[in-house]
Amino acid sequence: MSEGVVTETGVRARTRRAILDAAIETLTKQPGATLADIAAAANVGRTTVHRYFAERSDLIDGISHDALDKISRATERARLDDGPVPAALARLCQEYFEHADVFQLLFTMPDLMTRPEWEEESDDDRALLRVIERGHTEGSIDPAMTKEWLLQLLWSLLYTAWGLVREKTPKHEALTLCLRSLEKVIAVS
Amino acid sequence: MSEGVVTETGVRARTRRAILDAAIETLTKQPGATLADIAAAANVGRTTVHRYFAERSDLIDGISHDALDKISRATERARLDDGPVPAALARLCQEYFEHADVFQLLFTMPDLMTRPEWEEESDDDRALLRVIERGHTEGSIDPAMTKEWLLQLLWSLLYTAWGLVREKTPKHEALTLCLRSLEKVIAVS
DNA sequence: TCTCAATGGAACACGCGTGTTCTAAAATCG
DNA sequence: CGATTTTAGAACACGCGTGTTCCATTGAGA
Repeated sequence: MSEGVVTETGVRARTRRAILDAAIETLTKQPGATLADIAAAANVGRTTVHRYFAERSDLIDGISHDALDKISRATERARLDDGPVPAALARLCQEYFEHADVFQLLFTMPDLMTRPEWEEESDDDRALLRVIERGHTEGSIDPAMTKEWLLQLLWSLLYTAWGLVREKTPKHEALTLCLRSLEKVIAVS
Repeated sequence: MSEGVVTETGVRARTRRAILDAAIETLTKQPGATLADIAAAANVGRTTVHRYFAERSDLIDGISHDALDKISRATERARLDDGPVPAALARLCQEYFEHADVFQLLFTMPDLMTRPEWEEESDDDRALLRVIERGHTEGSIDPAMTKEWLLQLLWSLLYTAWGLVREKTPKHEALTLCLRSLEKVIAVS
């Protein structure tokens, strides 16, 4: 017993992840999904879900933090401050593109992003804004494209790409279209 | 009495519109809004709502057809088959941009577009695909940008623009960014 | 003004998701 | 194998949105 509440390794950790993953997948398809639906998708009893997440809101909390965590790590991997700006943004797109599950959910449950932990101006946002500003000063990004616009646009392009994937377009093709479009938008005329 | 069920002019028509408008606005902000919420937003009793739309699904039906109707008329006004392709697409964006309410709702309630009346390949979709194909053959649209991609992208750009407006960006500025981005994406390299 | 359609509000039953408790079975670990 | 943890499932109460009915009131049109 007791290796502390911190690590939670072993069975409990795996069950928790299974519930979390099932919740993300299920809620993405159907935002109003029932706890019973989620439990079924996780191959787990409904009572077990309550054992890990007392209330529904606790489950949403868990999902929110999980998403935030995945995004943070993806952002770090992109190494936004290294090399040419266009290439850095392309790397970010590719990293984010691999986390379709999380991002799709954020689009179908916008309430997630209004939570305290999503306090505007997260580290990720700041890193992204920083690289855009760098592009502006370096002249590698069209000054007409404001940073607020590009911030939103990047997400929208990803969303669009995933939309195509859902309609049976090959992933690599969708990603290419996404990257090519971003490239053309930021290009200085 | 009785001028037929067709016209429904006068009081009933106005009440129906008020409920419909309130439903669109309320559901956009909160997809899980209650009929009581909608009734309140329409300054109408909850029983009155049931008087015009027997079940909740009937109300959704009404919203769906209303949205479809607005989009159709906006598409027609854009006169996609007239003049240069880039200009035609710009006109379409401007027309659509004016119907933020309807489009925002379509993004927060994607189920709407999976209904029978939204049977893929609507007249609007066909008109839009046609003008894109014309752009491809005329050489005014980058052939690397497939029609499926541009179809989705156009909506995404509008969604992004409205997102900026919600964050206090002036409407004309958001629309400009949207149009400029579309222009750059379709431009042949 | 008179008549009738239109409305609002209260009251009710119903279905359903939620959160809780309890018990027996299963899986894990020493 | 034995002890402990973890689980599934049933049962229950509760809150809430929904759909319905009834009745009194308001408003519009002839």
